[in-house]
Amino acid sequence: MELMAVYENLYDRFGPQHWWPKHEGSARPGFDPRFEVMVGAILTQNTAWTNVEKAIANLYAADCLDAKAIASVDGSRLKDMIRPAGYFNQKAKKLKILASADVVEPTRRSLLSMWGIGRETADSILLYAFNEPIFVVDAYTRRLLALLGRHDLAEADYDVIRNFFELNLPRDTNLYNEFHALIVAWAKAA
DNA sequence: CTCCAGGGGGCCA
DNA sequence: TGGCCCCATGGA
Repeated sequence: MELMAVYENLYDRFGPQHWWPKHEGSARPGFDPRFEVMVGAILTQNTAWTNVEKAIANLYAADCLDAKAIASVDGSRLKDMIRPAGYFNQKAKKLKILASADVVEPTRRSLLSMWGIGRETADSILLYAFNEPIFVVDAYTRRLLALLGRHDLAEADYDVIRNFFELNLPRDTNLYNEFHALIVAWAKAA
């Protein structure tokens, strides 16, 4: 199995996916797009992206797409704004922690040390907000590996799979960005 | 009606 | 480490 060939196959079938950071309309005027990406990465946990968009629109309408605003906003107001994204009690807590953390140059370790950020969310932040060549693994990635006959890898630990992709692909942020998004597109189409 | 979406934490053996 | 449960909304 050649991963680059798999990528090209998916790209031919589904085309560019326009995920972060170049999603049209993603970066709101006057707000740091990196913070918006971090917020989105938390809000999308086990949640359809369409619901996340509603929550982010609420935050934007209330001028709450920056760390200081989220850190100071009333907790119940924050919950109301992010309600469409589900899990609002947990996610409000996570956003409060993120907003208080003063994330400037995060490392994987520093992100993982924060309550509410696991490996997939940490890697999504590093890749899509800070343009680091980290391959994001999710349940769809495992499905793809299984379909490719790599059942061993499909059931392996998260970081084993991540290392497999990073060791068998060029170290290219844009490639990782697009590949992960294409895997999601493939899974949704299937 | 059921199922699940761009997961993570807590608990327990 | 691995299995299980909880969290919550909205679209299919």
